[in-house]
Amino acid sequence: MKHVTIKDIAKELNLAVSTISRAFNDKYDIRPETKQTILSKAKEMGYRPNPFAQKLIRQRSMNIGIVIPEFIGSFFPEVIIGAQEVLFKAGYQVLITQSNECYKTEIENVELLEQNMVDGLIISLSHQTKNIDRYKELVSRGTPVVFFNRVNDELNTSKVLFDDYEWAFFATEHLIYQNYKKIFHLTGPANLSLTKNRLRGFLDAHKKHRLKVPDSHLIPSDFMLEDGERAAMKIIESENIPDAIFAAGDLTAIGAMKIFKKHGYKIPEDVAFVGFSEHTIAQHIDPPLTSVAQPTFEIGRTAAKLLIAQIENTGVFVPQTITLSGQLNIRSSSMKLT
Amino acid sequence: MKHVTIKDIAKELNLAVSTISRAFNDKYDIRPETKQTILSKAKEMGYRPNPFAQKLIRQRSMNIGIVIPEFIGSFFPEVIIGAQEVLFKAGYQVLITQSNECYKTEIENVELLEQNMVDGLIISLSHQTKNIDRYKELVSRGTPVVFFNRVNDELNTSKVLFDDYEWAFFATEHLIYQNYKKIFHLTGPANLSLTKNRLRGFLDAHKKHRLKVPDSHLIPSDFMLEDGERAAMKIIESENIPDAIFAAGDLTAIGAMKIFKKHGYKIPEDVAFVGFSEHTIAQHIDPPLTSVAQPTFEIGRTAAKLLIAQIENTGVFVPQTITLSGQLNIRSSSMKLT
DNA sequence: ATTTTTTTCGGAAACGTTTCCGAAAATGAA
DNA sequence: TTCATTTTCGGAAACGTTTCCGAAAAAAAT
Repeated sequence: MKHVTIKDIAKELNLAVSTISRAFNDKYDIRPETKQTILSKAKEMGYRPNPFAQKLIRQRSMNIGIVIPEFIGSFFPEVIIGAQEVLFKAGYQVLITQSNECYKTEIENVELLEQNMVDGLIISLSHQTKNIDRYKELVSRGTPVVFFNRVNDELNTSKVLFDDYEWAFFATEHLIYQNYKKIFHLTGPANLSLTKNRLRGFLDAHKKHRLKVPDSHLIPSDFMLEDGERAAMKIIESENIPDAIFAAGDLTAIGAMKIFKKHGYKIPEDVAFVGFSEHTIAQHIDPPLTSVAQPTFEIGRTAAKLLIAQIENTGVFVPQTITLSGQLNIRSSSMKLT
Repeated sequence: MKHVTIKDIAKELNLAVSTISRAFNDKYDIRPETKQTILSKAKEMGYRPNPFAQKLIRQRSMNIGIVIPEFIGSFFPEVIIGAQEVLFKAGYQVLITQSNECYKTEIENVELLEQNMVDGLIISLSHQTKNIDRYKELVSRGTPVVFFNRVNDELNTSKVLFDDYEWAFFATEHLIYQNYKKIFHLTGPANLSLTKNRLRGFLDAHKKHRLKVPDSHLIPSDFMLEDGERAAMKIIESENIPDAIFAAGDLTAIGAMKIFKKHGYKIPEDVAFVGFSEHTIAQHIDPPLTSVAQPTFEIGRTAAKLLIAQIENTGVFVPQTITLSGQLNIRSSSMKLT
């Protein structure tokens, strides 16, 4: 399929290709009348610049890569929507990759994006990612990178975080104020900073209220629905039943709720639940799940802004960490009926 | 950031750039020893070809665009995963765009992808899309396109469909066999073929069983949860209460269920529900929703194969429509308790 | 009228890669 | 040994666009 080139326009108008180029690129050294003639003819001929020729000569791809761990729920898609909003406005194209919660795929995605000579990357780690050597190398090479949410503290880059600690603290307090006496925490994957922060918030809320947390109240889990199911089974089999559960993720909570219900427990009468990260389905399950909501779109927008700032920085770049806040959406799953 | 080019390798090895290029491209006219030397040196120097120079000279982008209506649920992400599997294997890059269920955004996405000189497009229409002139123009220009699921019959392209008719028929029969007497249908958006097919399946199942469907049993709706909520409110306010509801989408069903429950109706005792398109949350709500499951990953794979076939076709291309089948996942929401 | 300055254009080179074709060297056949 | 064939390499041109710089014409200043 033959595309119209600026050579075709030049020939049609008996002008040099450099004149055509000047018309398109708002140069000072072209007569307004000539420019208008060129723009009209180009439109008439259906001209569209060849992006590859432009990227080649400009030495800049204007591509941004996004690497997310999965995109089946709404969290990551919403972050992407926020990021794209900012990036499109700044003239970037966005190459989206997802890692199926798999480290190997994640590294392949990064490699693919580098092959596309992306100007920068926005990344959230899969829960499998423990080895960050590849990222260290990337950063030391000067590639602009912003991590969000699932980050690793050893990477000296800009980061967009959510105040996991604070909101885990508030969520736990909410349960304590509801007079729940035996609150369990289903944790996230141990390698992520956010798991530690959510756990710390949980523990510190107890400490503030002079409550003790026995080790048996901390159940290692993960973010998927099946992980919540498994944790719930473990609890039920232990016969050490809590009156409330704070889960590190909404899907974890939903999975656990399902199992408790299946075993005859009533929610929240027998076991109350609070989740984290406000999955779209939280309000639609029965009973609706209390959940900490993260500002997904804002996370995306912020990450994009930090990345652009890094790409366009001409001096010494200083990584920045921005921590966003959220809200606790209190619903039936955690309301003590007195 | 300075990238290594083949000129750098040529200089290092005292060879011509055409020799370096021949080494990388498996040409017959290079001595194996020379080739090995070049490949080793390239690796040692961290050489990576410039994709834009390649795309420019090859006159081929190896980019495929995907346009989906939204990506907050799991349906479209799963289709994408299936498509990417096939496309990556064939050496293509995939540019994903989503339209926020908005026609204007959809057209902007198509435009953006054309600017990127995509070799072809995989598209599912937003529910707002009524005017298909832009697509007709695209097709008449010879751009390879495959539509899936949400299609318009006037577009003479390859399509990947799901047998909406058949499965709407079976889903409705399932309700009839459960001895539901007053079955309502919450329809999808009128402009889509699939809405008509699902409706036809619904009607024909009644016809087979010599049951009449009064017009009042057909409630216009759409695919979003809020649409289901609205339809449910309308039904409740009409005081013409069905004993079963077949909804054109899972989210529609879930939204409607929520409202009926809120108004004191029991599911499925008072009103049973069947959804369509197997959203990930279907099995996790209470009660779990009976739903027609589509083979999402397979839809993506099939669409990708059809597109590649069209792109690589050297003769007269004949559009193909492939219709995939599914299954009915029967769960508690539709089981009559006798 | 002459000189200086400004405007506007064209041509050449660049970007990194691929391909084509000719040339030289090596190998095989007469 | 000479002639024919094969192998392997290098140089030039191409892809479509952008930028730089010089030249010519027009406008302004002297």
